[in-house]
Amino acid sequence: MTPLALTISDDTLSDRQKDVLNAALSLLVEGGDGLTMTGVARRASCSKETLYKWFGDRDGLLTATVQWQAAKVRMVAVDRETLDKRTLALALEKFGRNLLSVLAGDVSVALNRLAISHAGQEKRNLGAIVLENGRFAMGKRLKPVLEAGRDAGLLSFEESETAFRTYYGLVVRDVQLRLLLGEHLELGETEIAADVKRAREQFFTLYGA
Amino acid sequence: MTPLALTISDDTLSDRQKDVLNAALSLLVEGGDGLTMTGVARRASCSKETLYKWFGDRDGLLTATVQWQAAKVRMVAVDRETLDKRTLALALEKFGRNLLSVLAGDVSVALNRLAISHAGQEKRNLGAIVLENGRFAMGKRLKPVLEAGRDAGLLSFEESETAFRTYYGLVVRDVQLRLLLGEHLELGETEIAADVKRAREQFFTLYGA
DNA sequence: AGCAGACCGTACCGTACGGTACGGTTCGGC
DNA sequence: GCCGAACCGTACCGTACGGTACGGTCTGCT
Repeated sequence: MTPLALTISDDTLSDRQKDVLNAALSLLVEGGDGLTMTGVARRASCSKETLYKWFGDRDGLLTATVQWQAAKVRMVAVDRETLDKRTLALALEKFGRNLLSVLAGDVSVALNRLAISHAGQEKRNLGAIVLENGRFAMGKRLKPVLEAGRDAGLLSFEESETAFRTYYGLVVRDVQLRLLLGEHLELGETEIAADVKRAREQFFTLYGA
Repeated sequence: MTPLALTISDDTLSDRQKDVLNAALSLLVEGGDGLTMTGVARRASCSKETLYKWFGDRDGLLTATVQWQAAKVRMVAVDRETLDKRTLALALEKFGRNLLSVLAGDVSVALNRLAISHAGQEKRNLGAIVLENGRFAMGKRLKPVLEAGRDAGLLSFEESETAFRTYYGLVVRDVQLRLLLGEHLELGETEIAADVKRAREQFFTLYGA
């Protein structure tokens, strides 16, 4: 078994390997330290030798873990049929609530912390992976909805990228940074729903046709 | 010399100590690793023993460095005399440009990366310091301006906190996260000015009276 | 039964780094 | 000139952790 392919998808991995990556993920969430090769081996009840055979080195394991988690988050498509203002608003709010609840989750915070730490050590790959599967994936997911809204005469903007970034800013604001910096921010269902509703209304004020 | 007081202000430190902290800061900016006690001692041409006498331990040095940098960023007051729509717009844009250029600077990125890394290791203090002197200081700085704008009948909002967070979101959007994750984002004077102008216009659309 | 490969567990190595100890030098006070 | 405090430079210690080696076990194949 060579040290694993360049990209990791669900079926690139054996069940045992998924166990290992889930172990690494759980250790990561429990606190940035603790994620040592010995720790992962113990948690997954496997030998360090196997770890190195499968993942090459520590960075390989980390990369695989991040990709593995990214692969878990599958997008929910939004059908652009029968788009009126109300369904567009619902789609935007659903997207926003999902975005905020993911961002506020333990796993997202831990993963972003790890990737950010590595970005400060000329190991740019983890950050790129997180960006690609986080922020950029979100853009690819929402922009078709925005463009559908424009085609239906409900929204007005030049570039969907700019419109998306505005919506992103209105929804996320300073929340992610504060969470990453360790602030214990209470974000229940109701707060999230209220914040997203406000953001959506503001977005309509700015970009409504 | 006891291991330094709890809070660090400009005159708590001797010039030699400031040299040491600047050395630590430069090492930090040059790459998250490299910031070792030996490295700081060598860069500052001092002995490790002195480092430990002054700052207690590595965390003490890091904390002092972060506080020292925070103390450097002094706020520019905005006079709320003769406030009309144009001067308010100018004040908001000046604030926004400053915010974005600081956030995009090497020092801010490095400091936030450090604090975020530590937040993932139950060392919450660095994150708290960065939050206090970054995000929260910005709020304390801008909210009086917003309230002055409301008093002058130019703006309309319930809570200045919410209004501030909206402006923050409109200005920063995903920029800080992308920088922290290692994306090489070109942010020149002109892009910043244009982004902030757009954000300010959007803010007036949302909160203009 | 015998063999090969995958894997577990553990012991081990090398190194990097936090922290300490100590001799040597500079400098201010007397 | 003498003393002590502060400090530099370097050597040193302990430990944690990445990475390797190796013996033992299980499984599947012939």
